[in-house]
Amino acid sequence: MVNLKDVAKRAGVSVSTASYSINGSTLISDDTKKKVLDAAKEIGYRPNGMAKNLKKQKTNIIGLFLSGFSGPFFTEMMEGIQDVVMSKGYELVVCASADRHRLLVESYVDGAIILNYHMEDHLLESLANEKLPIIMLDRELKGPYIKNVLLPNKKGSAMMVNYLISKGHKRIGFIAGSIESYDGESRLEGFIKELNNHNISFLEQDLLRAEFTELSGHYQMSSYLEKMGNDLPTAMVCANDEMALGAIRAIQENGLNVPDDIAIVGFDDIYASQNNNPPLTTIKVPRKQWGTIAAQSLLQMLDNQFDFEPEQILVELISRTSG
Amino acid sequence: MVNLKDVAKRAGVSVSTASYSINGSTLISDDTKKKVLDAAKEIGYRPNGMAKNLKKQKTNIIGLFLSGFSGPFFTEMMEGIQDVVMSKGYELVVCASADRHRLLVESYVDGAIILNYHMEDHLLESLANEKLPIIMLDRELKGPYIKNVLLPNKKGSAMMVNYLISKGHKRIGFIAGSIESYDGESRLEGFIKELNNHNISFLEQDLLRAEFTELSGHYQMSSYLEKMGNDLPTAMVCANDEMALGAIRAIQENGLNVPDDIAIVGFDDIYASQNNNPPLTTIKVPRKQWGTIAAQSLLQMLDNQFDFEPEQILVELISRTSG
DNA sequence: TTTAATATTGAAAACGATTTCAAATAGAAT
DNA sequence: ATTCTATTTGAAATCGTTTTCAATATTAAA
Repeated sequence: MVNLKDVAKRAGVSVSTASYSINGSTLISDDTKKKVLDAAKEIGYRPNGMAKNLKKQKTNIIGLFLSGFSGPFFTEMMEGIQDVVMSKGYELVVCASADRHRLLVESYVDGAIILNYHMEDHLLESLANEKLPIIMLDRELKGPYIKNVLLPNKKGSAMMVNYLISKGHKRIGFIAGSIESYDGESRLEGFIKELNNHNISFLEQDLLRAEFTELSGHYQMSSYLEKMGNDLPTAMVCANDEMALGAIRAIQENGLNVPDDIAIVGFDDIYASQNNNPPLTTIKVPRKQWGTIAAQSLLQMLDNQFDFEPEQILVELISRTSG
Repeated sequence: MVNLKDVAKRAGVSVSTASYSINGSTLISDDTKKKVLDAAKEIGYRPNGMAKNLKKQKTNIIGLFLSGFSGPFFTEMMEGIQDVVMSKGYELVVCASADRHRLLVESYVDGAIILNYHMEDHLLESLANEKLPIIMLDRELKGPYIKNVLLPNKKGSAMMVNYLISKGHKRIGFIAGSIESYDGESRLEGFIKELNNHNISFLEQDLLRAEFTELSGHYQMSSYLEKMGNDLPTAMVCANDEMALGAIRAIQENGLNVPDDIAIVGFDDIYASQNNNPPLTTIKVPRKQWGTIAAQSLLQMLDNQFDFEPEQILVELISRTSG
């Protein structure tokens, strides 16, 4: 491997001069600088990031740590993060893991954005205690180096409940996702709470548990229909769009009509929702903005500003024909 | 920052003993090992990856370098890669960039999978020359440390052409994507070639250029319909499903029927295609398998095996109602 | 010329790990 | 007690940079 020493030797200067030249320091005369740069190009020099980071105690890398890559939901968010991170001279790496991740734990990153329910609170807290700035996207966590950028799930659910009640619905079911999901559970929580605000109590029997996928939504709704016979709610709120789409399919397969027999509404506004038949009424989440705000907040911390609250994310009810 | 020296001091041993203990060497007695591990836990030691990698000249990281995070297409492929990479004790980082990427160039990764038309051939070739194993997903590149894991685009197009001709179509148009895309262009190439094999010559006027998105497909098809009036092909092949979906929407908005007036077929078989109205006839690409084969091939090279050909990827024609 | 000021350069010490090689210790055999 | 072997440990070199500090070369002023 060709290193700085080789470049220096070739250019006939010392290692330090070579380093300065390559990093564009003003200390070095243009002549020597050129000599060094030429030498570097000639022998194909490429700096070693590990050595550089070790010395500088800084990587200029931001990590986005996910629990997995699946789902159409996250790519827009990743784009939002990438835009901001890149514009500030950092690099983004996206990693998935089933628990701790080497890149997070072993000082590969200057800051981290977490959307990974596998990762334990105390790991993240102790990292933050060692001054690693962290943005939490999937739960609330406190700490001097931690900021939360969370979706207004409860507010979204409340909006949806109000909307459905204003349309005359009195018995409303809910298709929840897996219980580990912060977003999913707070959507459920907000839903029940707003129902109660209207003096409607939620029937446990009308709570279905799926796993955020179209398939699981379809499956759970099918068994529910079979189990309940004609004893059905007039509307169901789903914790995300995918499950809503699956539920709609199940209902239609049973010869029932959406929204006439059962209204189905979702959460997220993924791309497929508008083209569905019928188009899905849902809560639109500004995914790219979510990423943008997360990245901005992180970079602000990396700039040694800690006394701020991340910008609020606003959701919007999109009324289509499914509910 | 607490480092190995601190651990050693705390445990009352030398740095080397501490290192051995933590890495589970058999050289160290169980007693001392335990002493060191306890000390490490007590003071919250976390190894420094940069130092480790610098010394070992190895990172155990595989990089996946994309041109961007957008599109529903890649997440499955990423899952395939992740599965294999993780099972072999490596980590995966996913990066997007508009040209070279620091993590690729500055020795952060032991191997790279490239799906990024921004990256220049000669950069990749010179990296490979320095013994960095590379898998190319988006073009053909030769070199001792380079393997190509490419989709059988031409074959897929040919299958589609044959299918359409067998259904009686004689004038078939094509909606291409941006000209930089290897997959897109080879799909077009295979399409034209197979037409010629049937002694049908392709009319330049029936070649539309969009940008792989639903929106661009919709737009290009709309202007095309307006421009051509009644002088239309009876079928159109699209270089991917998104554009096909957009095209269908445009056609329907013009009061025409798919497939009766114009048959539309796609390529990829994305999730939305089966639920479209009408469901889209397309070429199904095994995306996850694509990732799996890529990762396996890369790890094989990292295991110092170079004399092999990556497994072939097979595509399949899915006949639905759109064409 | 000599001196002072400034512009360039180089030697060497970090950064935090791994690993080689030699030394120390313990235990067993004589 | 002495020697030998096997086990366990430690000192120091190394990986490729950056950066401090001191030294040298250059220029301008006296």
